[in-house]
Amino acid sequence: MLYMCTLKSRRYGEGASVDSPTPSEVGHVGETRELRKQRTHRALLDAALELTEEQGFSSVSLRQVTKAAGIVPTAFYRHYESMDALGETLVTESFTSLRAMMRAARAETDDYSEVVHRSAVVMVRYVRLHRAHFRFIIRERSGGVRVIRESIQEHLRLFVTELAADLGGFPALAPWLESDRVLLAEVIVNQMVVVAERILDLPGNDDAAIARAERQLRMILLGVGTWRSQ
Amino acid sequence: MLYMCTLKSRRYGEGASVDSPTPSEVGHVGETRELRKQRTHRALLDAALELTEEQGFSSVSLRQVTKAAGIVPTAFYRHYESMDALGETLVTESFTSLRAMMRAARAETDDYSEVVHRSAVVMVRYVRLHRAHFRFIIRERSGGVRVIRESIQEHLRLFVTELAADLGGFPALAPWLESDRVLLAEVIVNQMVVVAERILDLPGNDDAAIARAERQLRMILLGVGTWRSQ
DNA sequence: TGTACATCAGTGAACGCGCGTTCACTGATGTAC
DNA sequence: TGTACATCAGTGAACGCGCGTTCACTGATGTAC
Repeated sequence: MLYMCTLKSRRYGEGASVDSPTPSEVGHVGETRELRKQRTHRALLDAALELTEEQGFSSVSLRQVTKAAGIVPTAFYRHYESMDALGETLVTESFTSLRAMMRAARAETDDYSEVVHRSAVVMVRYVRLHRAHFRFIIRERSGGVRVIRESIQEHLRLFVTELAADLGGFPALAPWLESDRVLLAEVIVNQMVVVAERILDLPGNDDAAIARAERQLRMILLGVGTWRSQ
Repeated sequence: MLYMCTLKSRRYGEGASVDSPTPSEVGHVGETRELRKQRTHRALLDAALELTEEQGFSSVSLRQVTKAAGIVPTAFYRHYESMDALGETLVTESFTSLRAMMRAARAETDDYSEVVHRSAVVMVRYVRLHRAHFRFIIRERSGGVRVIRESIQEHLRLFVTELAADLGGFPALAPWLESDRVLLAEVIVNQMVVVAERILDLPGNDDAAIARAERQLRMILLGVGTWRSQ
């Protein structure tokens, strides 16, 4: 069996297998069926994320993904009904990363001073940690096929609502109209997305990225003290 | 000859020819060769823009474009070397629309008061006027294939630089560091892109779009008076 | 514990299809005389 | 002005290729007895 696997890996496992071994490349004698399935599942998602680096998800083919994941094209259907279904999973998964970031940022913002600096630091850290997820959201938010695009936009809208609620906790923003907090949250989220994109484009150089993100967020927020919801 | 053209239009001219007739559909006896070529050229660009509505430019095929433009696939090469070359033209053309918008906005901003309102009005007008161009920039700015993506990002950077120079003309911003004006210009351009996207997504309802765009821009700019470049 | 059968992730051949690109061509427009 | 030739936008057949999807299969893992 091991012999077969080695043979297989020559033909199908050449793609995305530099960092992490693909399913067929690992000796997994005695491993449960469930575990192996989960690993292939993971390999498919990772392969799709990696292939989305170069161009949009909609022009990544099922065959490319399975090749990079180390399985035969037809085995794809053991895991997903279609590439659209896989894309939907990537959206969900990517927003899990984004929410984790938001939770981390929130955990540090009891103290109002320095909140901007800390948020920027958290952001840079999380974008680096989940590069592929953030890149996927950034890319497909406007560029993708309709179903994925709309799914991301809806997740982002939800995210804006949550942030708006959070903003209500700050003294300066508490007296605002709820609708104005939502508008501000939109500006912030939108700015975050662009900052995330810049972080991905310029690898390394965290300090510069943090400084810029911070300064721009500060510019946006400076007006907050002056704003009066009419 | 007219007979031949009619035949042709049955087979190739079914695609994007609802609004504007495609080359082969028009009786153009006695028309100059140059004029006819220009029209096909235009038809190719329009077809590509229209097809980019549904999904990314990178998954629009040469054959789809030529079919929608009303010519045979192989005739494509009389106009462009490749789809990449056509994409490059679309970038240039789209930014011509964007610059026209900026010029129009600038022409109206001698008076500092109301500058925000007027900018918002101009923006909504131009986005509606050049729907396809703005949609192309929005879609491909992060979602497209590398060469187009980078081309758009570069155009946007240039655009930011110009806006930053413009901002220097406002009394409140004149004493700022140049680098801070660039940061602010980035925030504004980025916000503009998102507003443009929203305008495209919600057809009609101009007043609501203008009001939102205006209010958000006002939030961003309120801080301007307080900011001191250190 | 050992055996017989069920499950099911992954295989590989095969399919029809749309793709980009080549090539020799057609025939209306353009030009030189 | 009329004729003969050049140009060149558009044609259509043909190609090899990668695509998504079907199907019957294999053989290790899981389970019932």
